[in-house]
Amino acid sequence: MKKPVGWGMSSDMGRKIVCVVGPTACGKTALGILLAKKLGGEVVSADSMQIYKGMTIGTAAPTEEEMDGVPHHMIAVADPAEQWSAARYAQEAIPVIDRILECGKLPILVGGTGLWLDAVVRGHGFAAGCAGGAVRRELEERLAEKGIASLLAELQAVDPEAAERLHPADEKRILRALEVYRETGRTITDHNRETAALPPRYDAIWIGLRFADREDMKRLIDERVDKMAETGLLAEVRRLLSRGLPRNATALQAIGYKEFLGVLEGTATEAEALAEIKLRSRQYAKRQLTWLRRNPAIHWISWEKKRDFAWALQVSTEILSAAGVS
RNA sequence: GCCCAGAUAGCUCAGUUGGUAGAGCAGUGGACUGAAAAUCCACGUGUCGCUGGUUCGAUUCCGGCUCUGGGCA
Repeated sequence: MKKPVGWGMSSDMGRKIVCVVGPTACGKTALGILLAKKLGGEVVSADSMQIYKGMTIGTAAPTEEEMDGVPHHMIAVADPAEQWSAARYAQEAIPVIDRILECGKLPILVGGTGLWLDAVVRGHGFAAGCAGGAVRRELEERLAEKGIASLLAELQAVDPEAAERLHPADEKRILRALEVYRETGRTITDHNRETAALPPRYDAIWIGLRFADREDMKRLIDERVDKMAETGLLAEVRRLLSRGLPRNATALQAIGYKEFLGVLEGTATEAEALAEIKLRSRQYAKRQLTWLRRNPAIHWISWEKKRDFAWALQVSTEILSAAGVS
């Protein structure tokens, strides 16, 4: 039997961190802050959209008031016109976490972007190559002209294992696999195998928040989306655009933003956009759960009907103290 | 009240020249290693509105009824 590797139990037992994870609207932000206050920690966000400046409302990023004096990192640090990748995030977040540890404080990683979380906690590195690079551009052009079959055929020749593993419709990953080969001269299969064998970077204690009943999660998502609209999401989108943010920016792929962009452009009514945002949020939450479910190290806390943070704080404190964090 | 058109999967609809039916969306599950709030994959039995009739056989044809649009009064 294969022992699960890569999500905890680092050989370096001095580098303990806490990860608060879960699908959207399950209370990660609030619990993270409560834990930080109780344990003398600092919050490091692992959220692929809260990273951008000027996107507080639609990403439900904590306000100054909600932070309640707890230091937060990796929120609103990126220009929304830029594209931050998981690799870029890990590169910046790891030194931040290390500094918190050096100060003798507890890093609390809070976020819903599974790949970003894993990029930091597990020891993995990413192979070279990036959006906007020459190789990427060339491959994208070829994809547009000749179609995916052409790229897949080339991948088949250099990295048959990846060609076999990837679904023929998965353009994004086929392209990336080829890019890695072109950029590094090594296959992504080799790279992944090698990097997956590395030990975890931190000794992480995972706490997951979720609703026992999906209907309750849906209700909360709906409420939260309505609240976003009431507190000025439309104005937030307008503000981003007025600062010259291109419509195809990665930041505008965020749920809530892309839909309200349509409202501003007159292709949808606000009511239609809100319904769409609720739907997309629900589907996103489901994908987050799928990602998280395969991590056996997560200690799940399940809400019955509604969120009770005093209780969750109590439960998670017990989990952490059993793991040697107090 | 009369005329016309509908009534089929949770929703929008297609279809069966009579042999009990299938798409999209939703939903569920899964994948994921430099876009990840992105991207990709798998999964489709439902009194074919109700009720009579014709028929070996009706969701399909015919009659009646109910409901929903639209039109005429």
